[in-house]
Parts: sequence; structure tokens; C-alpha cells
Amino acid sequence: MPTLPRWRQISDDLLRRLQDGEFSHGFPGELALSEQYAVSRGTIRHALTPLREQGIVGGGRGRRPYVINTSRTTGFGPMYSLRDAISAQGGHETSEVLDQRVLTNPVVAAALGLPEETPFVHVTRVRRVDDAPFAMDRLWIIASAAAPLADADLTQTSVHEVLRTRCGVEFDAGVEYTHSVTAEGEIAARLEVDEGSPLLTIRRKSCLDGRPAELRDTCAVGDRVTLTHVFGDASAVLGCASGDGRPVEIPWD
Amino acid sequence: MPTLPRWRQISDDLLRRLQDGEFSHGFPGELALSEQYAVSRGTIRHALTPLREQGIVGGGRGRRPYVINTSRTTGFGPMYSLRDAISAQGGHETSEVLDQRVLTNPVVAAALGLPEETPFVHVTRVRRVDDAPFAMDRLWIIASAAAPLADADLTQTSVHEVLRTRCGVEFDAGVEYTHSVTAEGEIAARLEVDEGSPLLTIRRKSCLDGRPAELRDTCAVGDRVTLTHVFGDASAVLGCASGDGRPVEIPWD
DNA sequence: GGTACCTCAATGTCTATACATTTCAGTCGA
DNA sequence: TCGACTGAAATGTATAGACATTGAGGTACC
Repeated sequence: MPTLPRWRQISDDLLRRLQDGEFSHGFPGELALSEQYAVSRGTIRHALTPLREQGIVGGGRGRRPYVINTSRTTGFGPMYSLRDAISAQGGHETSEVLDQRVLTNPVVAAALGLPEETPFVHVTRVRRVDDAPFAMDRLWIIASAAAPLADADLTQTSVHEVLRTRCGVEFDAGVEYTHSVTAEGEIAARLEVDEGSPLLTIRRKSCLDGRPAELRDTCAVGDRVTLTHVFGDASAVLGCASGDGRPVEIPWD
Repeated sequence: MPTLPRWRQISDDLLRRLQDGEFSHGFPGELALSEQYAVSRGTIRHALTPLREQGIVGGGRGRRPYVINTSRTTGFGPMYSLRDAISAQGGHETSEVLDQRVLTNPVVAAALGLPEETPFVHVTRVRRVDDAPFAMDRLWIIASAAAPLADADLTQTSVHEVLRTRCGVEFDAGVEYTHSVTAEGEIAARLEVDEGSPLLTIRRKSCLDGRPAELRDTCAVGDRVTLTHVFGDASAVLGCASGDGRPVEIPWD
């Protein structure tokens, strides 16, 4: 495993320190960080870029640097794991694992452009917040890169987390397709909703190290889940009315 | 209007040249661009960053630079305008404008954290591809920044486009909340779907120049719309089976 | 023919510096 | 008291150079 570049180490370290609440009374400026870590300001800027893009810290020319939000922390670009979007709304989350083993699947392999006999770790789960199911998902991750996943305890930990800590890898590219459908048959039963209820389906194909590595299908219950995407320093619009994401009815004029 | 920084000018220029197909036989490297534009390599790298992040051009250490995709061009980070996601699937798109005027709305103002009497440009549309409605949306944009929008012809042009070319502004931050609901009443009628059909609702709050500026509610027909998010160099997973975003049924094992 | 190796080109990482620009806070004056 | 002004602090923009790392393509050897 190659050593991570210095800017990345600093970025991770800053994220950790943010989560520890170390900066609740103010975030240091680039020059201060430059001294703390004994690197040039350019490297610090590089390290801060992802934090600023994800709206975790803010600042700007002339302005004092500040912390915006530490609750939503994991995720990479637009691919916030559903788990984080949910647990932010409070409530204890658990997963019921229905299936977790290594197998091959020609359809999945084709969707990722991989050879038919590629072995995948296959996981199927129902996810609950305070015992109410809010989503179920199936995922296939290329086994060669994610072997520990086959044995990991996924009832309390996100897949993203396992990959990062146990496998030392992170998704670096991907596509996400979102649809709206209605619940039917087995899925409706598993999610404990009426047939005909609205669901969000999300198919995600993602890469590790530039190579296809994962296919994931998620089914989320429409009125229990909010898909949230943030970009840039959105502090000005976060936390206003409707900050929880529930649409406020806006009267016609 | 302040002059754009050099890196941004170059970024825009490269995007234009990409759309013109100038690089269909190969994309120049950083050093070549550095000479062409007579700027340092650092500035070129800065200009290339957004293109690489959006998966428009690819490359990497040791690899020859290459063009991935020029069709999806507008949009900023994860906020691809729905229009682009749709028109990529072919078909001629038009909008039927139901309302377009300046007014105030206390609920909208509150959601954006603005004073109650802030004037907005309010637009309501039904969007169609080949005459079939696929979405309707309502949006409020702060009038002071988007005055030309009140008179613009939106039947063929996206709001994003008008803002960029006529107002010289672009969204630089925002939040997007996506839900799944079922169609009812007036909305079902306007979208020409049965009651109970699945819909995607997207509420977006975004900023111009770091200040709250827009609130947009979109209702999209579940089986006519695919919400697509791309990040990084996803060329390895784009264009595989299920490349159109329609989920392929994957058999249980 | 195929394979291992080598070399080169291109990008990734990092440093150091200079100056422009913007905001904030404090000061001064009307 | 309120306004305008001013200076400091911080980031934004840009340059130039150095070295490391990677992948692709060609070469030479078996």
C-alpha cells in the first residue's frame, strides 16, 4: 500500500480533529496550519480543498476561517453514503444482514465491464432506524479488493467505513442513477410499507483506483428518507426553514 | 462585473473547444497548454481541476491525457441541471411556461433566510420531451441578481444558461433534497400520469456569490427521468451495460 | 513470437515567493 | 451616534522550479 501524499494525511487529520471538536472555537488559517504541519501553504490549500468543497469548513478572501458542519463527514464528492444522510436525522441505526458471501454474477460483471467469472462479495441488507426499516440494498464489490468485507460485522458499521479502515481503499469515481418507483411484493414486505408506496431506487457503480469495483442497488422508503447533496459553502442556506429537507408547502399566489 | 481569474477563463475556453470537437483526436498535456495559454503549469492545473472532477477529461500520472465525455457539459459539481440529464437521452425538449413574473413570498424568503419582502422572479414550467411531460418545476430567484430572467424566453433555454450568459452569474454552492412521492391531483394532471404514479421531488436551495439566491422545487415523473450524478473519472463504468441508467434486473442467486 | 526491461513523457507532489483582493475591526471625524 | 476611512489579516491568484512516480511504448533478448 503506497503511503498517502502529505496533503491527504493532513486532510484526514483535520477531519479527525474537527470531529473531536477541537476547532469549535475557531478554525486556524492557512498560514497557521502551514506552521503546525510544517508544510508549505500550497500543500495546506490542497488539503483544505476537499473540506471546503464538501462545505465542512468555510472562509474566503478577507474572512476569518470557520467551521460549518462536522456532522456530515464521510462521503466523497456527491456520493454521500445513505447511512450518513439518515443517521444525521437522529435515531439509532442497525442493519439486518440477509446475505453476505462471495459469489460470481454475470449480469453484475457485465454492468461493470468485468470478466464474467469475477468473484464479488455480495451483501444484502435491510436497514432500520429505531426498528423502522427505511431502506434495503444489495451490493457487489470486487472480492480481490474487499476480501475483509465478507467477514465484517455490518450490523453497526457502514460498508464505506469497513473499506476505508480494513481494506485501506476508497472510491475515487462513480455514477449514481436515481429513480422513483412504487413498492411491490417482497420489497414492500421487507420495508414494511403498503404496496404502491413511493420508493427511491439508487443504482451506483463506482471505482477503486480508477477501476470498476462496485455495483450497489438501494431501495429507500420515500417518506422516511431524504437524499441530500451539498456542494460548496452552503452555510448560507443550510439551517434555514425547511432545513431538515422536508419540503415546506409553498402556497400558490 | 469583476474580470474572471485567468484559470477560469482558460477552463471556460477549454470547455468551449471541447464542445467544438477540437480535441477529438487527443487532448493536450499540461505543458502544452501551459505554452498555448502562456501561463504557468500551476494555473493550467487549476483550470483543469473542474474538468477532471466532472469526468470531462481524464489522464493521470504516466497516462496520455484524453477526452471522456463532452455531452454533459453544464452544471457545477453535483448540481447538474435536470435539463441536461434529460436531453442527453435524445428527444427535443420544450418548456411550457405557466407563470413568469416578479413577486414576493414570505415562505420562500424564510427558507432562504432572506427578508420577507425580498422580490423574486417566480417561474413555473412544465417540461416536455417530444410532447410527453417529464417534469414540472417552480423556482424563485432573487430578482436583484436575475432581473433578465423575468423577460427571458424559457421555452427553449435552461435557466442556468440564461443566468450564465445574460446575468453573468453562476451558482457556487447549494443543497439538494430529493424525495420520492406519488402523484396526486393537479400535479398528476399536469404531468399526464395516473394518480399514485411515482414521482421524484427535488428541492434545491442555492447561492450566488455565497449568498442565498434561489429556491427550486422540481417534480419529475419516475419512469421518464433518471437523476444522474457523476464524480471523478468514471469512464471505466460509464457506457457499460445499463449505461442508460435503467436498472437491469439482477437475479437473486 | 513473446516477454522482460528500459526509457521517456506526463502528471503528482511539494516548496517558496510575490502581489492582488476582500473583509473585518478599529479609529477618527462630523 | 453614525458614517467614512484605514490598516491588518487572510485568502485568491499566479509564477517558477525541483523531484518523485507512474504508465505506455519501444527495444532487445530469449
